[in-house]
Amino acid sequence: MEYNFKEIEARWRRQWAQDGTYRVTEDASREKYYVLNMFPYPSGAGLHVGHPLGYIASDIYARYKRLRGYNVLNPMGYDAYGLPAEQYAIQTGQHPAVTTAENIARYREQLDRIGFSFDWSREVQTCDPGYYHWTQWAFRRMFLSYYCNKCQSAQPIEDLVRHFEAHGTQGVEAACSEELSFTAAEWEAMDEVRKQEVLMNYRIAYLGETMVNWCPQLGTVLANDEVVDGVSVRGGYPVEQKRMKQWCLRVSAYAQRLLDGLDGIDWTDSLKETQRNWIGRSEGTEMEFRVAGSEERFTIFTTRADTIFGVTFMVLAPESELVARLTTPEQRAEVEAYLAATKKRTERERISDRRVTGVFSGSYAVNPFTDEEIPIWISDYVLAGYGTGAIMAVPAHDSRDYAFARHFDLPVVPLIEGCDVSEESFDAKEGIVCNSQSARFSLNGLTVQEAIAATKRYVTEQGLGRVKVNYRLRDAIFSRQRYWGEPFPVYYKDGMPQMLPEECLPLELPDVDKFLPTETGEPPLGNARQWAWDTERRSVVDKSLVNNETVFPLELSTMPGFAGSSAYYLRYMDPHNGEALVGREAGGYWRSVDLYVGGAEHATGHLIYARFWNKFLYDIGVSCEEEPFRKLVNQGMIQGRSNFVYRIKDTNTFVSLGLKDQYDTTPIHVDVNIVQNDVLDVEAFRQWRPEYRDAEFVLEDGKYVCGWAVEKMSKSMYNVVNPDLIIEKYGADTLRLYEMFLGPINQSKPWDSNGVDGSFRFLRRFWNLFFNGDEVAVTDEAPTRENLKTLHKLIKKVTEDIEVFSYNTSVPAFMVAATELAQQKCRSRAVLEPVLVLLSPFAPHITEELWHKLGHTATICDARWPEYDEQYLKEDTVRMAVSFSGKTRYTIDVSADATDAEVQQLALGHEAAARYMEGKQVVKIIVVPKRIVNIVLK
RNA sequence: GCCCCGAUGGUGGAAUGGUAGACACGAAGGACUUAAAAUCCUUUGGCCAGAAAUGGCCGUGCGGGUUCGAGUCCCGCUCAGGGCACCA
Repeated sequence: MEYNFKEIEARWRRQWAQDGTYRVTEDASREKYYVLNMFPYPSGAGLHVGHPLGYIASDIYARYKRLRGYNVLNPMGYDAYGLPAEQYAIQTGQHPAVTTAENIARYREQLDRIGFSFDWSREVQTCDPGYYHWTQWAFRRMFLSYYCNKCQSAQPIEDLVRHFEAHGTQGVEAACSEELSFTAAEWEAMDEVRKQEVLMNYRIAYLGETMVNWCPQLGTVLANDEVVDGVSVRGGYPVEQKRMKQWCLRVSAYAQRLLDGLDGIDWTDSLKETQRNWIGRSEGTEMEFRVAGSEERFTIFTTRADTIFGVTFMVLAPESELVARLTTPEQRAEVEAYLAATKKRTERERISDRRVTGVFSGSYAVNPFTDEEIPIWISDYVLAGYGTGAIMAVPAHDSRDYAFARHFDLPVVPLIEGCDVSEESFDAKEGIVCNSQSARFSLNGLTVQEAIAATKRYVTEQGLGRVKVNYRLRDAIFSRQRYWGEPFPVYYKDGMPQMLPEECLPLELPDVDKFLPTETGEPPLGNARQWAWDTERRSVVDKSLVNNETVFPLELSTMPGFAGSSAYYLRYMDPHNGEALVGREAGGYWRSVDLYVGGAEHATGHLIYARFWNKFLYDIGVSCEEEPFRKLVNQGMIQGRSNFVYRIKDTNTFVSLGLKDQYDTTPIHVDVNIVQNDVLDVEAFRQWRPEYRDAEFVLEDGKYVCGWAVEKMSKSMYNVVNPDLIIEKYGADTLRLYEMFLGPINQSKPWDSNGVDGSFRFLRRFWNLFFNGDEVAVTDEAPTRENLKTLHKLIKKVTEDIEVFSYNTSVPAFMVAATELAQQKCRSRAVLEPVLVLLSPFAPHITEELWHKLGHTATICDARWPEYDEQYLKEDTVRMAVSFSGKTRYTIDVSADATDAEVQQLALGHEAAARYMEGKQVVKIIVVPKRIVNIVLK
């Protein structure tokens, strides 16, 4: 019988949808398993073959777990807010909601064709008010919370207010933007606006004036992870530093917990490492320096407190407020000129052009260990946002300080015995300290590590400073001056932001006709004339107000892309709940994601924000687990495999790959869809573009052979492969199998359509195992031992592979087994049925069809995963090496069930042979584990 | 500069410390066919010997080491990929 994949796949697609086969509900009697894919942003281009890779891998795992008896949650949805839809709207005037809906419909169609076991009844879209209700809700709660460093958790802001009322800042240990100090009486004396300003310093979601990445072309600010090499990730537009008032999330408060949490989760080392780098914990010392001849003092941060005796100058960041305080009148003009010059340089210029620049402030600091006076400089190599914005410079042991010292001819004092600093600094934290002695304190003779510890102790004891941990992780900037995103649930009263009451949520995104930011720099939401501020909502707010006529302005920015993707995994657990983000029961059952599959490019974006967001929700009792994603698998990128034709210069003649070196040619990208096995379809090429209509070809062996290269899959390189075409030609099961077969799931690898036939041929061979002509030829006859051996080998291999996601080696195992069973002419139901179940996660349509042909009425997804039996897996013999005098001399085959004693007996029998070969006497025979006979001669 | 990961045929890639190269692609040869496509079969790491069956030697980026035995473990290089980067 013919393997008619089109008919089979269409039938089962319909049937599964009709029966709701993949719907799941909470079921306390069964163990849960939560499989999640990073949900896609539905772009206009549709899916290419790279997108489903991770989905197929997770679908296989989900189906496997289900066959193992787990209650599996495997949802899907769309990350629907974002810049591309909006950029498209600006260009074409099409409303982003319209294009997004169109794109989603197309994605859904493509996804449906691949045969995923998604429970679509739980679909979420981040742009749906029913969904972003809870994004706004979480933001609101962050605004109403502060982070308590003592209990390491988010707490209600009212608790902090009560503390201020009773004790002022005395005893407050809260994460904040800047350290404040006031008494209870001072707090009471503040007016309402001032109090709000103070609280803003502590809120987890706060309005802060900070240096931001401003992208003029996109008309919005961007988060650090959205900027690479000084340009925007989306679009590649230049980004500059600008001081702006923006909504921020106090992610930095969670830095230590984000770091600690990594130890308990099953992610790849490289991804954890990336997050550790991004969090950038560094343990060091804060030291206070006096300014000579003045009352001024300032604090620096260093990880090399041991180098205090080598400090030859101090440096302040240009943006530091210390600059104004420490600049002497004589130096004022020069310093101001320098500040003006640095301000003009963009981030990008600073990165690409690392000139040493700086200016002397005129002041001197006093070294607290030696009382020596050292000049204070200002330079842009010191960052305002890290540490205290001021450093002590030790040119002998820091390459940046070294470069600065050499440029401005400042002294270099080496502190490590035997180090040479004539050409470069000695940065390594190793060696024996020297030159480090004053009347009060000495580090000479210690190792660097000992010296760091000793200095820390001394600094703390003498009150010169304190041990301090710094993090590189910055607070996330949370406003975007764009239209297509979640509105903030915020209105302004007396210039201070207020949260809308909970019952006013969701605050819906209004319709506007212009998506561009307005000329005055106002966000596009300014274009919405009577935005959502309906009477019903206003009346809730107004109750507490004297004047009911007041119309409060609403926040006009929208939230960034990561807002909607930060808690979607929780919403899937209970997507239709109108009362809560996730209900107690559903949340308590599904708890957290057991397996998360997605790209590693989200390491410093989504995966940090989602962990932060979840930890906050955990603190306020919404999420049941502190870490949202227990295990994470990164699927590698699928790269494109581009094809080239070679045009002879200044002609319309194209020469085949093998002959191109005889001519002067230019390689030109050619659409991979008109090339098969690197052979060009010349007619299709002539049709492809008008300028090639009259193309001539120089062939080899009657064929035009194209060159190839692995590149990013992109439209401009004509190497995009659409899964629809593969499905059309071979079916979804072949696509699934081939994508898994392509290589290890976590590795980047090029897509190569050439091999798809191989997977298709396997499925057809597999199909034929079940038929004799048009008759189903499966019998109840007892399987032979050989059949069972093939079966159990397969069960073991596939089970183990699935557990570690080595699907690429499972596929060959199926191919080998199918070949063996065909050779054995196996027709036994007892063998073929388990094989069907094993294959069903990989190729759900064909196996479902055969399962029903074998007389089952229930779906194959409800079958049971077979267990293997060791007795069929034993090899008959084991090869043993007989070695003596340090060399393996020969091997013997021993029955596999021989005991170690029997093996030893056998080994004794080799004594004579050994003696003969060596002409010496055997003194010892050792049987080592692994069944190696080791005869030692003397 | 720092951190992480990797290097195996013409290609993608297999190998709990135990017969390296599974499986697939590609290639070559053959069968079927008027022909083509499709399908099926055989060969396919290199070198050497042999008429053949077959046998021998060399082979997992480079150099050492551990081990009876190393693609796998350890040390040192080389190269490629990814992350972070004036973070004091």
